Amino acid sequence: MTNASIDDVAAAAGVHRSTVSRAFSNPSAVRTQTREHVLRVAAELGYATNPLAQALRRRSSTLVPLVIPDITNPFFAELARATAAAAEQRGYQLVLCVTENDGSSTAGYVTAMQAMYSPFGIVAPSTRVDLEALRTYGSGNRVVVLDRVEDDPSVPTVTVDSRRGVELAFEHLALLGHRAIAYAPGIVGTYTAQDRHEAYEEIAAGHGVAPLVLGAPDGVELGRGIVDHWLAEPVRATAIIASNDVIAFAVIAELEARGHRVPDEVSVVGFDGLDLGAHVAPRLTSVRQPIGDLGRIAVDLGESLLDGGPVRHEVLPPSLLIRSSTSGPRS
Amino acid sequence: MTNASIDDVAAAAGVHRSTVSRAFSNPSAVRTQTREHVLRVAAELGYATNPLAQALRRRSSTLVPLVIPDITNPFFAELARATAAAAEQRGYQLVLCVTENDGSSTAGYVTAMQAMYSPFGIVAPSTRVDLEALRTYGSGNRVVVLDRVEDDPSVPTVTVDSRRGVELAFEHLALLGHRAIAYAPGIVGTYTAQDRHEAYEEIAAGHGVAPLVLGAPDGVELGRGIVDHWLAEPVRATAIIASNDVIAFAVIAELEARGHRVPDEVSVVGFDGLDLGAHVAPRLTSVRQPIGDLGRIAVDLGESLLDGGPVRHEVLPPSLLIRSSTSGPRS
DNA sequence: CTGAAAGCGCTTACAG
DNA sequence: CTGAAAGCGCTTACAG
Repeated sequence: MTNASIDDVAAAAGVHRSTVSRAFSNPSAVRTQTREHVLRVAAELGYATNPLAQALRRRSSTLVPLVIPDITNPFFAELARATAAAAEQRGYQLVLCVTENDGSSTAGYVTAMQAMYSPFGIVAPSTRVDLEALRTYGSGNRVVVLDRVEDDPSVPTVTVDSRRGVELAFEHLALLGHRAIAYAPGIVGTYTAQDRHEAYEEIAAGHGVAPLVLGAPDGVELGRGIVDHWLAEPVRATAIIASNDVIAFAVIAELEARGHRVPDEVSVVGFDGLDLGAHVAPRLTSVRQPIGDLGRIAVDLGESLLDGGPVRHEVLPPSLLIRSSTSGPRS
Repeated sequence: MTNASIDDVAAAAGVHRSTVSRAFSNPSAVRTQTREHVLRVAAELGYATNPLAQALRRRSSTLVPLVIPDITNPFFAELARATAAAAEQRGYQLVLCVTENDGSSTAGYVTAMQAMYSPFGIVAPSTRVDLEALRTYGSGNRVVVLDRVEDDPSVPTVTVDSRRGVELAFEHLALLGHRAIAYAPGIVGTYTAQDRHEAYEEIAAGHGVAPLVLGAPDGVELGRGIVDHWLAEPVRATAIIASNDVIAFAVIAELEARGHRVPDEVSVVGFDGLDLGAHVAPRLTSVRQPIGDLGRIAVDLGESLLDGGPVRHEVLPPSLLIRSSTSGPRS
């Protein structure tokens, strides 16, 4: 129960509170001997500076909000972990804000950010609605976005090259001998989702294969909808590229449940490269996003925003994780 | 960019700041007409009360920390989501603190909690080390624990009845005709982990089956270690109860990778009842923990700590989610 | 019902 | 190098 305040320490050490303050926040401004004495007394009293009071007075804190749509999606969970680690290392504390796919609350978080005197915030938008909110409420604020933001080049962004990712998946499948390669989109609305989808269409066309997009009707569980669609097509795809790992899991579960073996009958490749994908059956071949880098660079961009450096738009290269959910087509 | 402070609003409204303060924090203490006027002016200025300053002055905030060991485990992710929702509904903001399985940092969070003037905190311990830290640093603090705490009845707890959960799994398997039912422990160290393990041993004995615990050696990936162990046993179990869903996934992945079909050759039941379990192949039979209730009750317990009510120890009943990873043994 | 004053725990020019 | 003073944005007894 440490209740000691700066004045308690000052009294106990026989100095003025400003000296105590300096001993902690600006050590070089106080004589070594004094500083050590103050620090010792502070330790005895179990004193720790109060970040709230500090933030209030300085009008700036080290609390950086990370806004994500759904902590339950392992991709965002891994992203949160990586970003928290990167932030911590730089002396920031990440505070996780989960919007539950409700774009509107992003605005609330941007407001909260001001109240916390955050130096900057990081948002991984669930939909473009979020981005709208950001522009409206966030102008003048320091925000970095984990996605592309086409209309406003003034906000720094980190993204993974979606096109390249889809290409990696497609070429892997083509090399295996697949010709009928379909795409399973998931939740739409972000630039990222759109990029992957468009990339698929272009790349398929480039390879001379007719694009087949396995959309699921609204309201039906994604895995089931996608597999229904797959079955209904006159020419059945021998491989499916899922727009993310969670969808790939759902598709595989549904496929297997209906007696279609993966990869024997259909190959499936995911997108994200989650650790979890190595621990499901079959182990998921997937386009790996460098999640650690994503988090680290997001923090970097935030810091360079503080320094008034140039606004950067980083695009990271994905790689392919070949595991067991893909094989050559059954001839 | 809302920078208006309480004094700005007071000036613009032609009243004293204390009146503005009351209009927001204690509306009934101010004349209706005055209040409405103040609120209108405040809205025009984009004023919002600053929670930092408020917390500092009141010496109490609505920030409640949830300490969890690993956000990357979907169980904790779902728990975080449920708890955040419950907290929000009660007017608290959950701040997620992830210890990364590093028990020592729990102490740091308890300190942080004081700095935030948190009314109470919720901790889901990764190991008993956490609980130690809690007792040492947290005495006098208001903490509720999402696990059992044997040695200190003064801290309120919510738990799921592990014994009953294992029993549900065991009986389901026994009913299916299994006699050789093994148990796959995962990370150990919490009371929960120990409870499940002990329950298994007792229940197996009670059913007249020799307990078989499939431990994995240190340093080897859990799924692989468990399956190695399973294969090495002279009498091979026809069913495995995993200590949690993530371990069940890993075991199934490893089993299938080595050509052992689930549930044809071995049945596997998980523990947690994650949504994700419904979207993997085969869909996972699992003991369902009422995660929503867990979160809601944790917040309840926190609040009743504030009211000085009696310390409660809630134990919630699990249920069984029968899906496709279990079937009768191959005869 | 409203105002004036003190103070939460800290930082930071300004003197000395 | 250290102290005294003002102030971050708010709340809450205390008067009136």
